[in-house]
Amino acid sequence: MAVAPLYKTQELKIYNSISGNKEIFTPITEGNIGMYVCGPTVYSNVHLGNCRTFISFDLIYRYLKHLGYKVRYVRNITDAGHLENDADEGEDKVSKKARIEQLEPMEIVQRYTLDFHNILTKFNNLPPSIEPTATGHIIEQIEITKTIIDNGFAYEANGSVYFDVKKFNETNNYGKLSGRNLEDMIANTRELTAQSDKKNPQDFALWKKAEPEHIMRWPSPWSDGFPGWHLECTVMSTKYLGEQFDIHGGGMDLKFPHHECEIAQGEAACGKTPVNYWMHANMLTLDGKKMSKSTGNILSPAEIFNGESDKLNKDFAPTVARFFMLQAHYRSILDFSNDALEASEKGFYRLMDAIQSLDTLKTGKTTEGFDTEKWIRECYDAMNDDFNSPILIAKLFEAVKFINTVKENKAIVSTSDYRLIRETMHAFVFDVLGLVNVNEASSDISDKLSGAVELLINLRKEARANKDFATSDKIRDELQEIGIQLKDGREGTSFTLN
RNA sequence: GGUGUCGUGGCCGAGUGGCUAGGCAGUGGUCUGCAACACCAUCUACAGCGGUUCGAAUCCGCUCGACACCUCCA
Repeated sequence: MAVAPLYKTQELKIYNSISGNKEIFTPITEGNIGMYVCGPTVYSNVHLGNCRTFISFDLIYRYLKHLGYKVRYVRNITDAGHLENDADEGEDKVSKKARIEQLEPMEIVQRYTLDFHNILTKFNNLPPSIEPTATGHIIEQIEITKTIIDNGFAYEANGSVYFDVKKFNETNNYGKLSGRNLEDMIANTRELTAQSDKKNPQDFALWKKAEPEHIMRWPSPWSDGFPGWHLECTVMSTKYLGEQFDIHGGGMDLKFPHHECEIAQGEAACGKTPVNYWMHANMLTLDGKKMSKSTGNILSPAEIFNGESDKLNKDFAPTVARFFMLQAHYRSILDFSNDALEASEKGFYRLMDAIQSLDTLKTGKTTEGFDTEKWIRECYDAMNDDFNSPILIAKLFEAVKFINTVKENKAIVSTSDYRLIRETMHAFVFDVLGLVNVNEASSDISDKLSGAVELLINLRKEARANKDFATSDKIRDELQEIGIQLKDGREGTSFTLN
């Protein structure tokens, strides 16, 4: 926060999915931001693709906070209402899993919510300000359904309530986010499956009557049933952020129909459009295809961390996987592969080594070979341009190069520039990108390990002084084997953990 | 079929009408007892074909290819 205002040379621009342009960001209330991101449906373990979306929005959340905004970040847990498909015979996902595993639905919800939190914590995601659940907001969902009916945009049929898309489209624009037009959609839809209660196939459920075997059910004026999937996000976002709020995010695949329906519901209920800036994070692919639960084209975070997958040659630290993802822009498709991850890992350690070098860097009277102010400005310019983390990282590597050059006594940095560089590097690497220095496990064990390695370094130094290179190489090579890399420099030998 | 996105060097991945992206890998050097690390130098590009322009990888058109959404998925 100390650095930001000085170098906030240009305004923050955000790509708004609804306009298709980068727009200068202006919050509704100066200094404050309300941000809602669609969370997971907790019926199975999170996969890496899920994680990418949440890491993308974690970056955004972190940067907005870094700029000094007070951000209220709401991300829901979908624990009811998410159907297998939109047809009338669709089964609730949580409910289905509960039936298959013979557990209470809430046991399923609890298990996978814990897994979700656990994995995101490993990726060093900050928790949202509020994490509401669909089942915790049934009453609000019933209330908003009543309002939408009263406003004439929904109808009851056989105990279920549907949103009347055609009616809505007479006064509003259904399709403005996804760039569709209702007439085309109607023209391109196949015949309704036999006994549907909907007036039009595009209509979506606000409330569904529960079949007798359906275990997740709540009373309502229309039937014992459960809320429609799209409704929970409308309810929870507007409840905690207001009828209009700044940013709504989610995965690209939620754009239609989910977010389109949210706009319709918000406008139908409140008479105004709910969101100013729509942001969509792109997909993570595996072998060029979208990672997806339904097709089984999946790599789990656990597999990354333990390396137990035929897609991987080795295991990777969560922060390395995070760094890999941040090297691509959040709106670009990113293809996952072992080779790409290995390349990122090496770069990541180079970055971390330079940050460690920074702690012991010697400073001089002037700075030569580096324009500190320009560099800082460019870092902010990168992030202000729709959160361009790949460019930011490229800039950080420019500083890495300079730091290493100074370390080799081939360049000079002034004390004041040194402080600025160090502060900026730490701010961006740890606060904004949310990376973790795995070299720097600050525990007792680490202190003891340092002591032991220092001892070996001294023994090796003696051996080298005596030209006993067999011993010195043995020490170096065997430490290397267990992941401790010795580095001979001008000022003596140091080590890093790999 | 409809809608949209994309195709960048060995790999990953930014950018964009004229100026080095960056990382990884390769090659040549400096450093080193030898290495590793680091630094310096250096090599492979913008799918194809047309058009606009003084100039396009960047704009326009066509072709080919890939992907996404239109059914649940972040």
